[in-house]
Amino acid sequence: MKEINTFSDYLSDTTRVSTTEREKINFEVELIGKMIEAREKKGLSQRDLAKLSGVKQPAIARMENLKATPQIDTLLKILAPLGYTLSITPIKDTAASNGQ
Amino acid sequence: MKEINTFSDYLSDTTRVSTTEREKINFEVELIGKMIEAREKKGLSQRDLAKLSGVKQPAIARMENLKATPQIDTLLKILAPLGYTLSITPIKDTAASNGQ
DNA sequence: CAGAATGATAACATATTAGTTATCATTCTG
DNA sequence: CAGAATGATAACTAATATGTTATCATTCTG
Repeated sequence: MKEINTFSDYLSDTTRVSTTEREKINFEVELIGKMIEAREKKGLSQRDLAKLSGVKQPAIARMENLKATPQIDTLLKILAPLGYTLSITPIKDTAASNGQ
Repeated sequence: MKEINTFSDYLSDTTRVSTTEREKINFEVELIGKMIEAREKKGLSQRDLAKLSGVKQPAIARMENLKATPQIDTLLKILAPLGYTLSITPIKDTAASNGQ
């Protein structure tokens, strides 16, 4: 049985994870990636973003390190000063996902 | 001073609400609208969707009535069987929003 | 009408996020 | 080097979402 320590391990462990779960993970990875990228592109520190968004620095750090799954209002508060928001979109029906 | 009882009142009260806050509200209204519409279009009851998503019926009801702001994982669990997911998108820079 | 299905909600327990405060190691910067 | 800035994290509290179970009024449906 493989040990799961890193987030990379977690992603690799496809046996246990449902497509819904994997979709959630993909979304979070994509989201956090964009979030960090946008923050750094703007030259903002976590503390800067904390002031702009009203979300505290430790909470931002937790999110960036995938230690917490945010609530959507918290997410939107952080995304807004970075120039992003969320949208609801249809799931792309790829060959891989039409099974379950 | 206007009383604020309904969600409609809340939306009308533009004086007190920041653009970030309003964006959050708009998103939630749009989201919940799509969620309800998609559920009904599929002929699913809240209990059906509960079984499909793994989120309990009372939690779905709370969300549909805007009594709770969901966490993103809960949201994705519910959206998935409805054929939707979330995307991160740039904020449209409208004339109304470029002030603050 | 009788019973099933449905949405809403109450009440409480549990889980998780976010706030708060502080600190630490490391990296910038003068 | 000395100090500031930064990201990470610990420890705890407060706030909130979700689970759980049950019930109720209302609407379907036979």
